[in-house]
Amino acid sequence: MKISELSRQSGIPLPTLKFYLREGLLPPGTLTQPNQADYSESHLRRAELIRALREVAGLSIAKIRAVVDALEQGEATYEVMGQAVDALGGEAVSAFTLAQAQAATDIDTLLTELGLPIRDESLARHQIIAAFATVRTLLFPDVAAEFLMPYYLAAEKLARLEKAATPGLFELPPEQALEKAMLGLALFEPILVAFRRLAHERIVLEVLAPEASPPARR
Amino acid sequence: MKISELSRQSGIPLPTLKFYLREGLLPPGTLTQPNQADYSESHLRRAELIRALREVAGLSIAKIRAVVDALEQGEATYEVMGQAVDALGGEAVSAFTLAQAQAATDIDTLLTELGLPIRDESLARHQIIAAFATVRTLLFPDVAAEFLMPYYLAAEKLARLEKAATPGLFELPPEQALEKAMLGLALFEPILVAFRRLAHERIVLEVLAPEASPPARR
DNA sequence: AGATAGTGGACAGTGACACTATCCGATAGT
DNA sequence: ACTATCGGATAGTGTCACTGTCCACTATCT
Repeated sequence: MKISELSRQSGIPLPTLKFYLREGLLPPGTLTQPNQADYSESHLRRAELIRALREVAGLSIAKIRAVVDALEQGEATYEVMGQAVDALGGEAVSAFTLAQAQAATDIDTLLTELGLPIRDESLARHQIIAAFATVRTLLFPDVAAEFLMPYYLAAEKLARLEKAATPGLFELPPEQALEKAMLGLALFEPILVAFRRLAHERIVLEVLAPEASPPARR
Repeated sequence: MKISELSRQSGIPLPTLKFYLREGLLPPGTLTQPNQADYSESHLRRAELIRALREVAGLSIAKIRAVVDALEQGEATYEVMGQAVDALGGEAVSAFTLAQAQAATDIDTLLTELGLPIRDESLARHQIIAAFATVRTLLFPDVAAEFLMPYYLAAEKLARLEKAATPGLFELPPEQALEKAMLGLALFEPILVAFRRLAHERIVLEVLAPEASPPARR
């Protein structure tokens, strides 16, 4: 398949495909002539993966590159997941404030109880620390560390529901299994986030009008 | 308090404060002289709110403006929440693909069962539709609509835990209550997202080494 | 065989975004 | 009096994710 065909099937503009090739998100096609290349089904799948990560999950090009690089090198599953989880994550915090140091202690205690490794470079950990510290300083100084464990467990429940919704994922050939695992990680996130917002809307509704049906919105 | 003092207390660079003033995120101070203005505690709180929404929650200036505008006009709580939930959300989808139309039906059924209004402009709804449709087309064509309700309920569980962690929020003066509700909505999100990623890491660990302790990561 | 559309590759240009920098004439503090 | 700081306005910066244009060459149709 030529690049125009790839563009047609994926719905991605041709100049954008060229851009993805330049950026190394999409592996180059196999050259049949000095200026003719051939693209396969796996290029199409990759292109769709890139598009989904970009448009639906909202990842930056740099993060997508980190994800596909992790996929590419065919490392052990757990390694790739770690890379990828980091790729999806936020920014690293350079210097810890006092509140952040306190939050870090609380988070690391939790991670230890869960049997998860504490990696200094884990972006997920940094993100939690930054956000939890801000919760304490700006929102509610008395939020106890005991809040974290049940909250984590509720999040794990969600992850297990996602896993149950995509059975047989680990029976696929490794390359595709990883691709799909990444997709799942990235695609369910916006659903979860939006559901949580709807839930808050619903809870506010309850507080305001405990037994009324929800009012129509302007 | 003058602007330099506001800058010092909030830790926000002075030119950035000026930028926020220009953009209307921060209300202007009260002029004591044609070129001297006075800023209050509420300006400080607002500045910190802006910073938290920007840095921790990762909102764009435009979305933050939507949030503070909703706060500003002192509307009814539910209205403001709706505005704000939308402000936090993703992008609207213009034309529905076939898969998206199918997803929309499934989502709207769910919303109806929950007693939530179906608003065409709800960004949360759009986001769910786009992501769920992509899950079906790219990840797993057979994901049933029955997945959605338990998944939503798990998300609502999280929202209730958050509410429990910040007791007495609705007893505050309305202005501050709304400010804090927004903060909570925005600040717990990165925590939840990061927890979910950790949970997936943990689940993969289980699958790969059912009874081993987690390996140290490079 | 010739016309025309498409190709890979290089490189410049674009528009949105979130700040920064600089300048101004007017005050504030010492 | 004099220096620092003020508010307000305007211009400039760096990043990001494309998008456009150009080129010499190839594929395909007639």
